[in-house]
Amino acid sequence: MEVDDEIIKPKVDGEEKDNRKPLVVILVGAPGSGKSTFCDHVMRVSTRPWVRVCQDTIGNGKAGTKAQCLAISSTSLKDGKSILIDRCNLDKEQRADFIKLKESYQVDVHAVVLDLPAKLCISRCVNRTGHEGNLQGGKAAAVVNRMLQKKELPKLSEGFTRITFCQNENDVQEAINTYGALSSSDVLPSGIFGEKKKDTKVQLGIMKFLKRVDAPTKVASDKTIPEPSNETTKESHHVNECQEQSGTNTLDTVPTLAFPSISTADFQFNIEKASEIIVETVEEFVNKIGNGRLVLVDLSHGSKILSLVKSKAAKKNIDPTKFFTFVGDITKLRSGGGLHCNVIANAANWRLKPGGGGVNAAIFDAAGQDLDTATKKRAGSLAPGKAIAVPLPSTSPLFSKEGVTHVIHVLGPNMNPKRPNCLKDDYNTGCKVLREAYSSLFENFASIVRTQVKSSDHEFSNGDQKVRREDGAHVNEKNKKFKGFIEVPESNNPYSVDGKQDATSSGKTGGSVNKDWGSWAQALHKIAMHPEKHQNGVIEILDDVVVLNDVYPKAQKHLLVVARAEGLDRLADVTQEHLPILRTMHDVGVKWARTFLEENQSLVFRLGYHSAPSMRQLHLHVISQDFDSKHLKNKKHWNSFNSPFFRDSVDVIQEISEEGKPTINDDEKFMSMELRCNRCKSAHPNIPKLKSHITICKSPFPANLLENERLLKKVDNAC
DNA sequence: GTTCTAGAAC
DNA sequence: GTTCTAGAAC
Repeated sequence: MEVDDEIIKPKVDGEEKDNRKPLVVILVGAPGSGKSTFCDHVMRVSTRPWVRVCQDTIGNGKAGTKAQCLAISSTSLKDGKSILIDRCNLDKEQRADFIKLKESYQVDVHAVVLDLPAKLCISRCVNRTGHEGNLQGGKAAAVVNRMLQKKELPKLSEGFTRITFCQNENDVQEAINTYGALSSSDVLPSGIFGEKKKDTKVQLGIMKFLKRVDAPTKVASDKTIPEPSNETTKESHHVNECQEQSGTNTLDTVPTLAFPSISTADFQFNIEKASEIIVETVEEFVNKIGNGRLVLVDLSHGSKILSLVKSKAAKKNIDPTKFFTFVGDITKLRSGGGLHCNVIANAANWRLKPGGGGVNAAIFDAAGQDLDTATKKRAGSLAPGKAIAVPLPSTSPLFSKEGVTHVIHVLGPNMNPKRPNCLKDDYNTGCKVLREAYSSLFENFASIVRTQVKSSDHEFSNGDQKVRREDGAHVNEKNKKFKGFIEVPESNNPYSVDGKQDATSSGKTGGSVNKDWGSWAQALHKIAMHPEKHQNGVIEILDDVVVLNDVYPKAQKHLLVVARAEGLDRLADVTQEHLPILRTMHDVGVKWARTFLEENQSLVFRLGYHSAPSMRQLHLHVISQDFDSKHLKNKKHWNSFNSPFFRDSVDVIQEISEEGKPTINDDEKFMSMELRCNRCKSAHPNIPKLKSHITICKSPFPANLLENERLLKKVDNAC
């Protein structure tokens, strides 16, 4: 909450009573968010007469109906008492009837949103005993999750005069202080309070899960575009907003086009005219790009084009969450500015050639040879006013480092006599061509959004942004990181084939790059090389693979199918030449899964690889989806099998055959993702709670797992 | 990969 | 007080 939360003391001119107007405060929050506590605290300290209207207790101490709540509310307001509506009120419809009290009794209606992390709410519900709502124990998580999925944050347009958002316990305490200090005649300022904090310590996954609408959206829905209050922070409002939306990570599903101002640099197009055209074209397209966003990017903080565009966009009331300006290097938006833009526009030259300086040189430079090659495949030249979208190959650093999937080349009109096709001062043609260029650019982007939407719900079910093709960059990072690992002398490993590993791992000289395994990580490698010497756990020895029971199974059935090829340490080492061995591993895994299914038809199996295994030697996990095991002890155990870190064998094989290498999701963030049930996707505060939930959860598996034979179940009519 | 354990969280 | 997590050591 901000400093402007001050209570306005109305003037008291002898007739103080006239100013006494009751107030309706609608609390909004999941079970466990602290609504009842909020009421208790406010009522304990307040001098204003309050009535708490609690649906959980309204029926003689037992749960009642919404109608009863409304009846008590009316009587209390008639008596001149203010009311606290203590029920979840999570969606607009639930709140509507209480907001109507505004007209009937001429009162102000406020909302206090207890928007605390799901994890915290669940944890409180699970722990409390004897709560009035009787929502305790194991069911709590499921209920809270279900309710939060329906959550719709309140807006002023619903009829509220004031909305206070609380995202953490400090916010809640401040809101308690504010309302607790409210005497009968005090009035609070209207508007929205409690902007989302930049450093709110909420897990990213939870943020995503809460589907939080950003504070500026709320404001924008009722007011005009918020203007930055001081000159030095001109861009910061937008910068922060973007960082939060993208979370400086790849878990960002909002398709975003970053584009430079076309023609205003080297082509010397008039900036005033250009800004007009940008804003008009944006206005035309902003509603045609689905949930996509458009971002005008410029390198310099003092950019005139950005400030002109910004003020014109504000005047036109263009939604600031759909279109905004950003200061930064267009080739480093994610890594340097925390803004993930899956598509960037290039102010290209007519030959679509790299070099030449400016944005064009920077983009071609950052994207590497791949962009040049991909561009040439599409077109040899570009006419002024036209744009062409080029999908960026996964091998491009711009793809792996910045998450850019497409570059759209645009050619604007040229007003510079030193450059080709100069229009001299013909701004009639110039404006037409520039408008055409932006239209073509946005049209191309809209088309990318449409196709990406169609194919995107195949991923991890909570809607995480596809985290594809980070392999190159990450593997390199990893190698750097692990360089400090203690090298294990071959003499310590009685089963190794001396001297061969270094040469075979990647064919490079210089040793240490490949020696990134600790001594404890060699067990599988030893077994793969000499399975006959390790009979413990080994259940099948074939020419290409060894099958063994995992020593620390994380489920009722948990096998490892280990490749026997020397130098094939992990998924990152896999190339097209390994397709046969991967298929063998898969087939052997499936065979064993079917064997177990014969014994126990209730099992469900999943086959896959860890993106970054702890044990050396490529191994396929064949694991039953009950995760019923005393060895499953921590978050990493869970997330290594239940996040994008786990790569399904079928997908790995498909990716290698189609693209030559598999996607590797080895980012640490997958290990710290919140704990979610692998069936119903409900969130749980800790491992014990998750484990007790999964023993009872009977929900079907998420749709993405049911596709493409990612799960193996008992087939009734097997021929 | 696991075990151990300090200390955070409850 | 107990439970749980997370980092270091192996």
